[in-house]
Amino acid sequence: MKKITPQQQRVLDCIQVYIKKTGFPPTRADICRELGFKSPNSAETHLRALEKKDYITIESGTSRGISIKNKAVIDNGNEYPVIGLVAAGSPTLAEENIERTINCPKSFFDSNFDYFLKVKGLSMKDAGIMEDDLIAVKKTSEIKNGDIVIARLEDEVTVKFFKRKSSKIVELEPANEDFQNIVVNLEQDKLHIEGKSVGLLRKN
Amino acid sequence: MKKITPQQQRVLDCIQVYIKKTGFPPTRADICRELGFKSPNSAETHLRALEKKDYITIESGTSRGISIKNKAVIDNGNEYPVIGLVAAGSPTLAEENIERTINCPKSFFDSNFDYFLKVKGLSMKDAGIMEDDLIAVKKTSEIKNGDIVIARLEDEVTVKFFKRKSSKIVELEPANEDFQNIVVNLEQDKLHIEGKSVGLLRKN
DNA sequence: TATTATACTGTATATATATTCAGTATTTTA
DNA sequence: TAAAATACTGAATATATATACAGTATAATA
Repeated sequence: MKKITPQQQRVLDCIQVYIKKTGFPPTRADICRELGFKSPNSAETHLRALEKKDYITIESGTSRGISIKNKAVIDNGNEYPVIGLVAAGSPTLAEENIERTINCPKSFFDSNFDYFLKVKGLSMKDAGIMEDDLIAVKKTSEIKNGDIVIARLEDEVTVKFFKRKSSKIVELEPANEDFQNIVVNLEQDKLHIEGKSVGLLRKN
Repeated sequence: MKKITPQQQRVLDCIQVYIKKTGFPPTRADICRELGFKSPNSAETHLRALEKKDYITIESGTSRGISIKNKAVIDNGNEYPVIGLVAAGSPTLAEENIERTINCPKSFFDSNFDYFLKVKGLSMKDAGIMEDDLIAVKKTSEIKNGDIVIARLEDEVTVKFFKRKSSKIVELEPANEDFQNIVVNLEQDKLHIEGKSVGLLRKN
């Protein structure tokens, strides 16, 4: 994180306070009023400097299009991201994968968790996991036999029961007789366990 | 707090999501784009309705000058009771029936709800409702065919699909082939609908 | 039954706002 | 020591945006 000047800090603080107070970001003119500048270009150049140093983003051509970058937003509060289980692609916490967030107490499930995963398909239906259910996922590699895991095989992400058969063989077991067990040879196949289910949420 | 229409709720949600995503409120045109309106006045009138009902404030003459009133947002953090579904006995909110409470935002499920009901048995397993799951119950008598209802027949409380067959006959349909439909003749039997399921919560 | 609220389309416009250009001056960096 | 960054004023402008006005249609309410 690049250093910012005291004056740039004042502008950044001003933006933060303004949003806190009004609910929306300031215009260039608003910043001038708050900090006593006489030209909107004073605000403009400070904003561009803050953008260059990666403290804010400015949406071009958009009124009040300032937003403060806040890398800690997802981790700190009680906002948990909902991530779509796309057929190919990992459920990372990259912003583009976040459908929305859900506000929920940290201690909501018996164990801490990191995000909600939206389920596609019915491969776990006999375990009571239906399409569009939200699984509370805890990122962990401490997996016990019988745990419901979120596993990535190559680029495919699935939710299955975890069954270790031997030191080399793991089976990913669905809860639906229409689906087959997935046998994974750890020496050949690239298996990554994203985490395990610690709870479930359904809206209907 | 005055009631808002489903469409107004959509607009309110849209604003909330937009702010979450971008860091600043939407314009009228943004709302139109998100919700498929073709005239900015569609957004305008909805906004005015939401303002009148005190869900938002609109800063006059100010671009993106929408802010969501705290009441609508911070009015979460409620304690919801968890009630055991005992074979005989009604899931009333009497203190002796409350196992514990769960803290959860008001808008957690798509509809408001009143309490959690802890499920016994597997009569709804094909609907993804398993033993010890917690159903979010909304106390209401507005039941549509196919809704999952919490019904009391004499002193027995069950969770089933609701199917109205005629003006006199209602069927309570399980989601498990090991169980039988319950046919209720409204003229003979005392059927009371406690409410319907608006969501589900599982901890494992 | 009349009235109000809801739910839109469509057009028009004053103005709020971002943004560029032209300067001046000081400080920091290479 | 030259170049770049900082820190402003001041004016101009294209456009993003709120907002009013004129309609149409349906649902809810009194």
